[in-house]
Amino acid sequence: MESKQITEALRGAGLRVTAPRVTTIGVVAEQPHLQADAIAAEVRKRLGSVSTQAIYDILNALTSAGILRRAAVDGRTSRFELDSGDNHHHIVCTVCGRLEDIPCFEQATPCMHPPKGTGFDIKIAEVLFRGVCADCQTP
Amino acid sequence: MESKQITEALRGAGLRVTAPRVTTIGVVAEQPHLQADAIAAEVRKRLGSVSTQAIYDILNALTSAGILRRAAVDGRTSRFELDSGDNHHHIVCTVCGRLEDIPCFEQATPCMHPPKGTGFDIKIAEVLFRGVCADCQTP
DNA sequence: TCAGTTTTCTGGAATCATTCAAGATTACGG
DNA sequence: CCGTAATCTTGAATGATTCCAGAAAACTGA
Repeated sequence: MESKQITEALRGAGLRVTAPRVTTIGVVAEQPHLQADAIAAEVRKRLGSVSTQAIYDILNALTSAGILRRAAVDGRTSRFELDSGDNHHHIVCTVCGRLEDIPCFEQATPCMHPPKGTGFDIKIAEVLFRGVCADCQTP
Repeated sequence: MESKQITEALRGAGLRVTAPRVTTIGVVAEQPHLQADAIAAEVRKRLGSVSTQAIYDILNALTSAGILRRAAVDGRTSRFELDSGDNHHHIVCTVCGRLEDIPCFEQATPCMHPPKGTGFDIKIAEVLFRGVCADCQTP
């Protein structure tokens, strides 16, 4: 993701363009699925000191602006990735914690077509597979 | 869920039958999707004082025994329900937080069949729909 | 370009769910 | 009914995240 695109994305969302924000988006674009503290570490490596609070503010702002997408995998931390609108899903290794993307195949995602009549106006479906990755399967 | 069934479930899992455990299972059976603190409150209402730690121990023990199922909805708390093995999914209202069950339609648990070739040995699939419930849709 | 306004960032403390640790109790097989 | 291991209690700790108040910086319009 180029700097120009990042700037446009922020402006388009009505957000001010600041170094911490641009850098955060860049980090998430390069390394998806990082947690907040890892993102903070990487942003600081590039910018110098940035407060933890700023990172959380930024992640929350970008997430509600639709620029980032939050993935809750372990129930206590959030992982972030670009919200590219491709509606992909995730698969987590229950042994090592590795997280990978799974593209959203049309056919393989009947769960994206929830039953009618629930009264809910469904916005998104999050699908999370849990299993053991190749590396962790060998004894 | 009757007391007798609860006792059998505990024994079958190799767990000792204690009042806090039996009561916890009863509470979760009657009121699915409660969080730990709400379960603690309800258990205390019925038994008198029970430590918070006991509740967490119990919830963890019952979950890993396959008696309860943990549902992570908001990324920071867990909700609990009986693990009836029916592989149902959940739908959450993004406005009021209401959580409801959705049966795994399509019968054949389609979500359990992720794409091959990932190298992962898939164990389970969690599907979470997010949307706005009927009550929250009206202006 | 510059001042005003509003958003964003800093620094420090607080919160909340959950877990750790050590000792007291209790269930259950023998 | 006893002994032992599992379970519960009490109290403190952890870790991710948020609240707060003030300082700094980014956009707006002149």
